[in-house]
Amino acid sequence: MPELPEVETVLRGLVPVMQGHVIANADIRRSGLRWPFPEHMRERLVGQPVVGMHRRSKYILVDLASGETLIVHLGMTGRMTIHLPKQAVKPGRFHQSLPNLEKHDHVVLEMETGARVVFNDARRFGAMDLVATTTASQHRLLAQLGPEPLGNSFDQPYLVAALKGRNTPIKSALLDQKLVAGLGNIYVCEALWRAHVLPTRRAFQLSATNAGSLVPVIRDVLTEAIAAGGSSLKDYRRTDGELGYFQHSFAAYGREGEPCQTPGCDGQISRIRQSGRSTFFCRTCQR
DNA sequence: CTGCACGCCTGCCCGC
DNA sequence: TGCGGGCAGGCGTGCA
Repeated sequence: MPELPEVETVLRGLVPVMQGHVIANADIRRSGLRWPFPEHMRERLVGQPVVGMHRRSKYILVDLASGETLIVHLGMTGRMTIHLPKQAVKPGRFHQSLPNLEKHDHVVLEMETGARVVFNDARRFGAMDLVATTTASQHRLLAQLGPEPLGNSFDQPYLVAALKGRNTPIKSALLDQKLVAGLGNIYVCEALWRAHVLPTRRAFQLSATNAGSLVPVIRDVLTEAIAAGGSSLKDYRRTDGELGYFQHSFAAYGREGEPCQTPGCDGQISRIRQSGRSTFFCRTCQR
């Protein structure tokens, strides 16, 4: 899926068109995605002012004036695209200015400004749910999430303690959303490469120094990716339909057989499979 | 409890 | 040109 930087980029695109505005209409074009949509989703959305928008891990949270929060997950291929009307639109006349829907456009939110937000998800691994705002953090998808990697509680003492006693490879540990929330396959590969840590190393074997070095490296790679508008591979798009461009900055992910870019390293990027997923790394400088 | 394979879906790319 | 296999940014379930 879009990982944390891509979700953050999508959120930042959605805020100007949704926050402080009323959802005037909702076109729910199928009964669900990975799971069925909540009961009466359309009725619970239409007419609601959006009073706040946030990101938690890879989830987008849309707080409504009703006291409910719309939880959105993009899965692997989910996109949220904004279509702005060519000219000011009178309430109730949205459809006249709307572009045609495309394949896999599953949910369309129409704001009273005339702006449309289209949720497209080819593989339908995405999800939407509605819960009371006060209990949103207890939602089954959110309750077990670990700290935000860009938050203050993700620091060296936390990571050292979290890795202690874990026999799983460090790569798998960092993909565990209970340990730290928001990393996916790409950014874990990049962070381990930057920290010169071997992805197959057992988590408990990392020295405190190594574990500590991972914290700023993870923060840096995520921050740089957000600044670049995320990474676009096959499916991900920003809300304006444009590509992110951090994929051009990958040093390891997708670079099998290419020379390692670590200064002074004469190795090349290898690819292995861990827990069914590709890992890209340098056998020479990652230890 | 931990670690891991599997399944959910569609689309794309590659080799034959 | 067509077809089958493998692959893909996630994550919950169920098993050992």
